Amino acid sequence: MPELPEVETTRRGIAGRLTAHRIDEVIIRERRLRWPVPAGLEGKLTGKTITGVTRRAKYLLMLTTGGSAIMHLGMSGSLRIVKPDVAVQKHDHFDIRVDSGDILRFNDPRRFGCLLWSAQDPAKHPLLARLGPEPLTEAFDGHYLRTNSRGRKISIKQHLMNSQVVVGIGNIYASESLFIAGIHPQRAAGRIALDRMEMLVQAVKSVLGESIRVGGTTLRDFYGSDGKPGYFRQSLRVYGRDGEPCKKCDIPIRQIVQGQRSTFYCPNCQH
DNA sequence: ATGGGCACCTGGCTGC
DNA sequence: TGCAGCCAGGTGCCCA
Repeated sequence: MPELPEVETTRRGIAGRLTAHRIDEVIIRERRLRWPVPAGLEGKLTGKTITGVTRRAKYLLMLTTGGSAIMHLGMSGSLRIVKPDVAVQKHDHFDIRVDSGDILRFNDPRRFGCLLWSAQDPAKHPLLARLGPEPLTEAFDGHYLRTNSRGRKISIKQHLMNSQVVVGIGNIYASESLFIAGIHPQRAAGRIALDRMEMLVQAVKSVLGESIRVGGTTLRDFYGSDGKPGYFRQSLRVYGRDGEPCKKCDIPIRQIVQGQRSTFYCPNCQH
């Protein structure tokens, strides 16, 4: 489920329940996540006090008085706060219980998520050290994007999804942003003028920002809260709309594959 | 350096 | 109904 807005929404949902609380117990039921949960992680976390929950790209960082846990939701992961009487379900891979009795519980059917440990500054961890700027900061602007796509022949869509260029733009919002900016997803990244790059940057910021504002557009079930992930398809302009009319020009939206991922775009509005 | 492809998994849906 | 086949919101890593 998680694109950046969903990860940020998760962070906001759990941070207040965890910060300033001591970790009383850590239970790992399944260590075989994307990378094995490090042996001894339980002992490193237990007894520490959580000083904050932050985010870098789609990684969630649980900072403690001695080291940090690095978590990622992968494609199908979710984190929620539960009380001890809530029954453990299939794919509930770990629990982190704090002194209020609240439990942070991770569920992830596909196990592409992770739980890692960083004794030092997590920003220096190999997974985080070489990440590009956050999309919602000033560091991500038209000049930046223009400069670092110079000479690049890779498609702008794949460039945008490269975490060394900019983090947090997943498959849905890559298509959505390019549609808003009127840029064809297969255009070479190095062949986009500065003013159009600026439009693209603004599109990324507005689509991500708006999505965070409403609590992660793509997450919530459309009909109600039965806990099942569904899409807020209504709010998506092109993603998942293959064959349906473009909202600007009525020409059918087209679906192609780039880097083994689906891309949706309007052949009339995007150049 | 760059770009392409694979890998890691389960589950839901489609079509025969 | 059963089942094979395909697809899915991520991303690190290996290879040419």
